[in-house]
Formats: sequence, C-alpha cells, structure tokens
Amino acid sequence: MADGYNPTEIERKWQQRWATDGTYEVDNDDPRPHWYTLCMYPYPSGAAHMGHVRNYTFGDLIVRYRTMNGYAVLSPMGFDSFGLPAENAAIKTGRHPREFTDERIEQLRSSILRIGAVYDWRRKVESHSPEYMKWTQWIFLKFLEAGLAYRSTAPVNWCSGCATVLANEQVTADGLCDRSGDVVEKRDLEQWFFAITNYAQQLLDDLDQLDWPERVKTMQRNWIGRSEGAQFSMPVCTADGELTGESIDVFTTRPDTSFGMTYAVMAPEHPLVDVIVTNDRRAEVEAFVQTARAASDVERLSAEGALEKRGVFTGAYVRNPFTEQPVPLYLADYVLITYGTGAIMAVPAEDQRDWDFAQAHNLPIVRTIAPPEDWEGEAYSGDGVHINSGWMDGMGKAEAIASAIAFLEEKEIGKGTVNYRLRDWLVSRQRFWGCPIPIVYCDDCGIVPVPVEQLPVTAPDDVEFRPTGESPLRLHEEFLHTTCPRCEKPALRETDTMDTFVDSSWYFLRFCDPWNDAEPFSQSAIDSWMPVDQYIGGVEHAILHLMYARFFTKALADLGVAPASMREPFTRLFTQGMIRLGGDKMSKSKGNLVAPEEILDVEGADALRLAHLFVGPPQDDVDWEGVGIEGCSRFLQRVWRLATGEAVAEQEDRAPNADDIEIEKKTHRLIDRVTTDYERWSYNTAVSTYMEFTNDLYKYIQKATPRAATLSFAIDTLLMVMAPMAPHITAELYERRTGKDVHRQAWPIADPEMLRLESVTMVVQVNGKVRDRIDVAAEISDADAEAVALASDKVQPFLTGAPKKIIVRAPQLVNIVV
RNA sequence: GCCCGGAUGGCGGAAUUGGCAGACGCAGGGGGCUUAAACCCCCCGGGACUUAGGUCCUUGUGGGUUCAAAUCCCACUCCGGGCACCA
Repeated sequence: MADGYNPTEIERKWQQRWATDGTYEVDNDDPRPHWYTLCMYPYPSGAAHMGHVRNYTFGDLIVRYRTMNGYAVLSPMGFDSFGLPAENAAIKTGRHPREFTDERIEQLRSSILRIGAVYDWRRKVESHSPEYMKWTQWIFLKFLEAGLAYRSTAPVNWCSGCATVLANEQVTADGLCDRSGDVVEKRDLEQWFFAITNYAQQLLDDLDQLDWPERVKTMQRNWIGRSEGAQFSMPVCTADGELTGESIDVFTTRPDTSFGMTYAVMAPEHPLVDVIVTNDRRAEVEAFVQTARAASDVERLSAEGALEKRGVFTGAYVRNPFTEQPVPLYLADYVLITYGTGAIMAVPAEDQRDWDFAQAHNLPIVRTIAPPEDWEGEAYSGDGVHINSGWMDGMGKAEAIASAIAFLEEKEIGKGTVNYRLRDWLVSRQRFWGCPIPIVYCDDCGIVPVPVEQLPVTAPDDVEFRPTGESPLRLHEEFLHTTCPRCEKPALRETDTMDTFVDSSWYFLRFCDPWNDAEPFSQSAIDSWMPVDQYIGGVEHAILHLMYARFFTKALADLGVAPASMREPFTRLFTQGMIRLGGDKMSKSKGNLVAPEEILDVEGADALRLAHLFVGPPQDDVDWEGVGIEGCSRFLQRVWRLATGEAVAEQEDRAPNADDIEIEKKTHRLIDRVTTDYERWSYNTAVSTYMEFTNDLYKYIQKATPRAATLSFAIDTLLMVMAPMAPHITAELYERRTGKDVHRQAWPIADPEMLRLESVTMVVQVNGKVRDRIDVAAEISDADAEAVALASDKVQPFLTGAPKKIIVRAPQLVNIVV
C-alpha cells in the first residue's frame, strides 16, 4: 500500500507545522473570549514517561477543543527546574546541576513535542532562569516586608539522606522523608518560615467555591485540621493547693468535661518544665526529657503500649478552675509542643488515650457524662447527660460546652478558641540547587533584605559539590562574605535556598506575563487570564503544591501585587489517576517503566493518546496491561482507509435514500454525543462513539454504493470531532480531503431536527421482566403504547389474569403487572 | 480508630434522570481472502438448563423501598486512598 497510514511521517510533518506557524501562540489582547488551560509544570527528569503522556494528552485535547469552540486558549509550558536530583547528580559526577538540568529539559521538551501537545512556547518559564529567580526573590522580600516571611528557631524536621530540613508536608505519616525514605530527626535550627497559618481559615472556607474533586478538598480540609474548643489557664500549685505563681495554658475541644479533669499533662519540650518541677522529682523528669528529645517521631510512635514509661510526674499540681481542686501535673511524650498550647487537661472518662494513661499511672477516673445503658467500652466521648459536673449537671454536650466557655470568659481565665493542625511553612533548604534566599546578616543592622536592584542573587558556578549537610554556598568565601546593603560593613549572606515548592507557587501567574522585567506580572495580564479555567495534574499534589499555590495567590492579592479580587488560582482542578503495571506503581525506582518512545516510533502519538483516553475514566488509575494500544492503532487505520477512499469501492450522486438519511442522522448523533462527552470528561466513551460510528460507516459502504455527499459529510465530521484527541491523522486526512486545516474549523453543531428519532425500540415487561421489544413511532401516545404491548404475541402467554396495573412510559417502556 | 472513594463477563470498561445490564475495545472461537501465514473483511462470545422456540439465574454478600434497582436505603465483606498520640 503505497499510501498507507504512516504515523511517524505525518506526525513529524504536523508537529513542525504547528511550531513554525505558531498556531497555538496567543496574545494577551486576543479579542476572542479567553480560556486558560494548564498542566502542572514538570520536574525535568529526562524523556517523558507515561504519566506525562497521560497528563499532556488531557491538557492538549482541551486546548484544541476550546480553540475549535472559538476561544483564545492560553496553553503555556515550563519546567520546575530546581531540585535535589540535579544536585545529587552533581555530587556524583561533578557536573554542574545547570548543565544536567538544561540537558534534561531539552529531552523532556522534545518528547512532549512528539506527543503532539501544543503550547505557546514563547512563554516558557523555568524556575532556575535568572529572570524567574529575580521575581521569586522579590516576592520573598515582599512577604518579609509584610511579616509573612519570618525567621524563627524551632524543632525542625531534618532528613540526613537529603541533608536538609523539610517542611511538615514533606514528612510521611510514619515519620519518614517522602523523597528519600530516611528517618526524619528533630533538630533545633533557626530557619525561614512563611506564615501560611495566617490564611488557615480562608484556605478552609474558600475550598467550598472550587470545582475540585471532593477527595482533594477533603484532604486539604483534614490537613488544615480546624478544631473548635476553649483555651484557659490554670495556676500551678502544691498538693495542698498553695499557688506557686506560675500558670499553664491548655487547649481542649471538650471544656464541658472539665469537672472530670483528674490530671494535666505538658509536652516534654514545654518551656515551663524547668520552672515548675519540684526538686525531689527533678532528676527523674530531666532524664525523661532527655529520652523524649533524643527519640525520633518514629520511635515515639513505636513506644506505643508502654504508657508507664511515656510519662512522668513533675511533682507539681495545677488547680482545676471548675472544681477548685489541685490535680497532678505530668509530662508525657504524646502531648505535642507544636499543637495547641503544648499542654492538656486530661479527662480519662471521656478520652480513651487519657483513660489508658490514667490506668498506667493509677490516676482517678471520674465520669462527667453518663454513658448509654448498653455501654461496654471504657472512655465515652459521645453525647449524653452531664453528671458530677456542678452547674452543668443535666445539660447535653453542646449546651455544656457553651456554658463552660461562658464560665471561663466570665472569670477571665480563658475563652472559646479555634486551633489548626496546619503549621507555618518552613522554606529554608540547606541545598545549592534552589533559589537563594535574598538576605544579608549584618552584626549591626541584623536581617537586611538584598536591595531590589541587586536581584537576582545568583549562586556562583565555581562551588564544590560535597554532601556536607551544608549548602556548598556556605563554603564559598566570595559568596558568603559581602557588605551590608544598609551600613556597608562586612556582612554574611544567607546561604540557604528556598524550598522548590516556592517556585511552583506562582509560575502560573508568570505565564500570563513572562516578558515583564519591571514586575513579576502586570495586574492587567492577570486580569486577562486568571484564574486558571482548567488545571490538570497528579493527585500526589493534592496537599503540598495546591495548598501553597492557594496561599501565594491570596497573599499576593492582599499585598496588592495581584488584583485584590483574585482569591483562588485554579477554578477547576482535574487530578488524573496513577499509571500502574501489573498492579504495581509504575516508577523509575521499581524499574517497570514502559517507554512511550517505543510506542511513538511504531504505533504513533495519535494511537498512544487514544489508548490513554480509551482505557477508562481519566480520574481512575490505569494499569498499562489493560491499555489496548493495538485496538486504537487498528481503529486509526480503519479511519485512514475510509477517509482516503481506500476502503470505498465507488460512490455516486443521488437523492438520499433511507440508508443515507440514517447515516446523516447518525452523524448528527455523533456530534451530539461526543460534545456531551467532552464537556463531562468522559473521553473513554467519546472514543467508543468514534469506533461505533466508524463500524456503522463500514456497514454502510459495504451494503450498497454509498451516496457521495452523505459519506463525505460523515467522514469530515468524524475527523473534526476526533481532531482534539488524534490531532495528526485528522489534520492530514482533512487537509487531503478539503485542503483546509481541521484545527481551525469551528466545532460542529448537531441539528436538533436530525437528532429526532422516528422509531424507537419499546420494551414490554410483565412484572418487570422483559418479554418483548417492539419498534414503535417515537411520538406514540401512552394509550397506543399500552394497546401495542397488550397485543404482543410474546406477552400474551404471561397475562394469566387481568392486569392489576399497567405502567406506561411511552415510547420507552410498558410494564404490565399481573 | 476516623474520613473519603470503589467492587459489573476471561480482562479494561459502558449504562448521562430508578426504565432493554454487559456499548466500545482486548483476549478467545468460527467463517471469508490467501498456495500458506500475517494483514484485512464478516460473524459469535455472562452462566445454567433446553431438540427447538425458549426458560431460569446473574452487577461483592444479606436484607429493604419500588410496577421496575448496577443505580435509592440499611447491615456486612473485601479493595484503594487520605488523616491519625491533634487534646
């Protein structure tokens, strides 16, 4: 077949044409309505893997579909080009991370091109480019000025494998580094933080307005972890109730149970430990604090069960303001210094963990809520009538909580309050391949921002890459030593770099105005495109990146950098499933990658794209074993033979007969169904609709000589509705047939008149079981439908008596109940 | 432990509002084309019973609502994900 389907050839041709024609370049003042589609910009790890292919296939078909629908579509691409792998490679090979990174960007870029995904490459943004770094640093300084960036000493997460501190979000539930898997230790270090907790409530509230997967919103809500309760202070005293002058604050969600407080507990790291401990208990308490400090979170968790060893009595007491009685004050490692006030009141009767601790330490248990009659458990945390609770006796939970808070506020020792699980974002990294923090430390002036005109602060190239636990910048004398921008005396530069999530927290804004060298972006450019209409990426970013980007958006709007009305960056979010192979996660580390390149070489990009779309719903995980690349490739060849005339023996001009009209109606139904499927992200059914329609066309051309106009209309329409998913083959065939560019055609619209069916298959049931299927006119009346159903030969035998009831849903169904 | 999802043929999946379960594809079977094979084209594929026509069963399990349930409700089993000393 001299002119057979040769995907490699036509795909190269069209990819070149889209690039040279700038088909998908779009300006900010484009008069068409604007639409912003964005795929999460990738970390450049070399040639594209299947996850990329899947992601960019979804993104690209939206770009092409929206374009055919008359929109000016902003579709930019860039690279999240700072990060550890490049630096680790530098330590291993001595090559500069920039060289390594630039090379991988080129590999990734060229394999993205081979998928046929189109972007406005003029707008490319790379985290490590000096222009981008300049504005990342500028934003850091804006945050500093506004008090959103601050320096603080805190016990931080240290990963020895990565030789850097990590954000809370980068530590897994079992206390391991989510990148290297090493055990994360606690270290006290002075570090830079972003005050994301200032936005905790807004980040929580604004989730409601987003068209995001419920799963992702739930994950963010859990992560923010709002809990309502009360905070109050209790005076420290002796066993006899004699006050010592100190007091401790506690947070509780259950102030209503306060009468049942039989002891209190502080975190071992609590600053008052030294002050309140009694002399006879000091040695034991200090030993306990030492052990707790040395233990990692993993060890703390694994110590479960040995509650006797997990707490120690301080010798001190606190006065329960509800009962006025002294209760013993303990230290326990299960109380966290980082949450609430770092101290709790313990109510064993209504909290299982307090119950267990009370049992282990022989502390009293007093129920303040009567458990249900059939209660067989220990601590009871449900609702019920209060007992042993003074004036709260007889109240229910909600009423008692309100009453307890009123009591605390009246006595001016506490108040109703809200606590969040969310912590401030630690952004310092002791690494080289990241954006330097633009700060100078001066003995006289303190923390001094690098002046804007000196930005960007860039790292020198002549550094030594060694895994020392400190950034190579720290060891580079010329970089480290500078003069204070304020007093011009010798000073030291900050040598830490920013978490790479800082880079990815605003790149989508820079895409709107990537050439701006006076500001990170202009407000008008933001107005023109933001918020992103459709954001697409992996569900693994559900918390980290998406939370940080939302925080940046709100902060930048409040600082007047972005328009004040822009509260959320991503209106719609779509998270695609993971790629697996035989049940396992497909990943480099598992060594089970299926290389897209090999498929691109043989079956081609269109078949690969179609296979990804056809395999199942986009949000579901995909097992590559279930991907039918052969079926999709075969299907495209069928389309090719049909559209090139290879499969059609002859055609004729004639007035349309019944079969021709049927095909024309099917063509309109094709448009209708596919359009609905595009809008509801049901790409797998759209592909099956193409296949079904193609099968119908084969039957049509084989049954009799087809009518030329009917066949052309059918084929041209098929090519148009397939164009966003299989852009190369449709462009080639459409051009050959019509001389026009399919991607510049307006999306076809189904004629409602042609969607009307003349006859439909009516189902006749007896007692809900299908007994006959009868073709009836679409407009059949209920009475006629009933008559036809009752007259059916196949139905008659089941009508043993007079029908009790007949349900008619003409023209679909008649159900006869006997 | 808590909070979300999910379970449909040998496999991936479809069924948009409670109304024909299994679209479409893969794998399999049969036929055509071919000297032959591949490609391609056509047909058949949930299970049991039945000479046929057909009958019965079937959407993880058990119950319920309804003329009618993959779809709604209750209980349970299993799988996936998130959170988890959070006071």
